[in-house]
Amino acid sequence: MDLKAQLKTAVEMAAQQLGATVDAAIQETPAGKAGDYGTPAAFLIAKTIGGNPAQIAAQLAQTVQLPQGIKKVEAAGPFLNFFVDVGAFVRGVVEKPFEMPQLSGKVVIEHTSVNPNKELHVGHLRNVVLGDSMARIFRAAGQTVEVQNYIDDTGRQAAESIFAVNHYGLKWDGVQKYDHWLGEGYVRLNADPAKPELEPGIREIMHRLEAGELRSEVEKVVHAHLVTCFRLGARYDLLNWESDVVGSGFLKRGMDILEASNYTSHPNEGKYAGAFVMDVSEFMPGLEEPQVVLIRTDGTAMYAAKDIGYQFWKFGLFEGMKFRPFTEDPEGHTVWTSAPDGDPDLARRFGHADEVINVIDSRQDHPQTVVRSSLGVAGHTGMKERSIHLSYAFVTLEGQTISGRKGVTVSADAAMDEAQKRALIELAKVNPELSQRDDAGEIARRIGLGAIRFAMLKAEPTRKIDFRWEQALALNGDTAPYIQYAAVRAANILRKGQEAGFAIDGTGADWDMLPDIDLTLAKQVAKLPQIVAQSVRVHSPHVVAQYALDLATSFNAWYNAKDKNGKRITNVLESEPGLREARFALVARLRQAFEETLDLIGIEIPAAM
RNA sequence: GCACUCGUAGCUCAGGUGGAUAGAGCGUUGGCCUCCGAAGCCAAAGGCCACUGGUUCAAGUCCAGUCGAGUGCACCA
Repeated sequence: MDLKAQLKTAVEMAAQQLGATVDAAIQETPAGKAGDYGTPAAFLIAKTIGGNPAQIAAQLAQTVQLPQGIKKVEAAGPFLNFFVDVGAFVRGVVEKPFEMPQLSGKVVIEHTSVNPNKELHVGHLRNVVLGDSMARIFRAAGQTVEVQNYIDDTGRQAAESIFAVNHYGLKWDGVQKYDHWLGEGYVRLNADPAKPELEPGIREIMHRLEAGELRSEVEKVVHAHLVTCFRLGARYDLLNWESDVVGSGFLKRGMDILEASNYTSHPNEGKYAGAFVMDVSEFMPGLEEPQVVLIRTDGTAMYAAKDIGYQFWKFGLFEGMKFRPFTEDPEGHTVWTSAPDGDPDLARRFGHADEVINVIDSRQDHPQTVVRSSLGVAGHTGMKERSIHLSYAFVTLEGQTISGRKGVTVSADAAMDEAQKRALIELAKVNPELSQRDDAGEIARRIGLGAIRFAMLKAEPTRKIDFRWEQALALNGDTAPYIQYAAVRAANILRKGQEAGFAIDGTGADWDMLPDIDLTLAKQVAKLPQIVAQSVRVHSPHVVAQYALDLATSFNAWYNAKDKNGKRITNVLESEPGLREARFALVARLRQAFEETLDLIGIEIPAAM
């Protein structure tokens, strides 16, 4: 049990002795206030048993049993403040492994899901980075994670691109990235004044797509997309193709489940006569029109109906798709795909989620809520609660709506190229010798991609992002390079220590020599597990990104700390024996915290900067 | 019109279940490298936390309303 939990218990027991049962909040004392952790519990106690909060706090200070590692308690007005034993606390942080949340169960995370008809643009980056980071964070919190990528291979967009290739007689030169080449045909078709007359041809392609005849054409685009996503650091377990979802009968099986519900009906009169509709008013209050059409009068399905069947499948309400390996990711792990010629999932390996997270932009809020509500309509309220739409605001480009057709777009590949290029230029500027090293390109890659990923997830998902080069690829300030630099600096200290023959694992440390300033740093390091827990709770990686910044800021402040005469006071190498070893051990732990934290958001630390 | 999201420094954003003087970055001004690397640090300036009312010992945080911005509201996908 961590220190804060122990303090909470201690305070609540002391309150019990005074005759009050309270939920005591333990928080860090504000900077400049006495103590390390405090609680306003006296307010609550005063409320239940009467009396003056300040007096009650004073009483608590007398009676509370101090857990190990706390050396002093005192009342500060109505607040009760605890002082930790610096040496014991830092030693605990250094020696004990992080107590990460131990969640169980399986979460299916769907992200990317880009139309297979043109290259990814910078707006897609946000989706991929959000989903991939969530997957990493949930995995760290102990859950089984399955990342799925939905391939809409029967949609109009895919059809238009393939039609354009045939219609204009376009030939791929084998050099240009395939998805970029295909996208050019799409743009050309949509700029073609004759497009309305080409409609029959496009429809024919759509029918052939639905029949699965053009699968290999679409697979080529998907492979090209994966190149982009792999480069960004994203990894997938399974690609689900819309044609397979449809072909597996998920639509009918979903509708069969909904048929049994009291919330669905086949009206005989009114404007919905002849259709199959679902009343979602219980789950989506305040709607003007609570009836959602699932099956039209002519018997064809609405898109939402397909989505519902697919969501039901993710939760394991039925099975039936077939699977086979599709490709390997850079680490050699197999990425699977649904496929008509695949094998049945006898091991129930895919789907069967306890929680489903769909990373989809906020313009889909309404339809996603309908899908979620359908689980309630089907009577699966638990699944409805654990059906999460990770909704994020769409990305604009220099203030304009991204549109490939209008040419207002920057491809994800170009953005990554530019980011790495800028990183290399900056490297040559600040560290010329380093930029001549063989691994300069790898260093620039980690910095450039880190900068992009961080820019995409440092703010809450509800924030709109306007992609601007200077902002997204900035290398100073609230950025990945700032954090990476701190992590590299920590490694440099450790390297120097080892070169000088000192122990960096705590051997020979005299923990009691540590001053308060080192405690501040150690407290920041110790927060990581709570950060992971919070990130999981709110379903957002921005919590982790912000923490990474805090960690870097704390370390830099500690590193640069000076006394009144301007002399550095935390130089590890020059610290007295005993203190020196304690500090090396703390820096080693900090470095590890950097690695774990950045890994949670898919950012790699360069060997040097 | 209805629903959802948002309104915190000039700009871009943080501010777990309400708690002790509201924090960063960019930009502005002024300092700090005879170095465990300055992609860094310190300091200054900059805030009726959109507005009004309510709940509470305590509200940036919760509730209601107002104003403003964005998004979505087809038997489309």
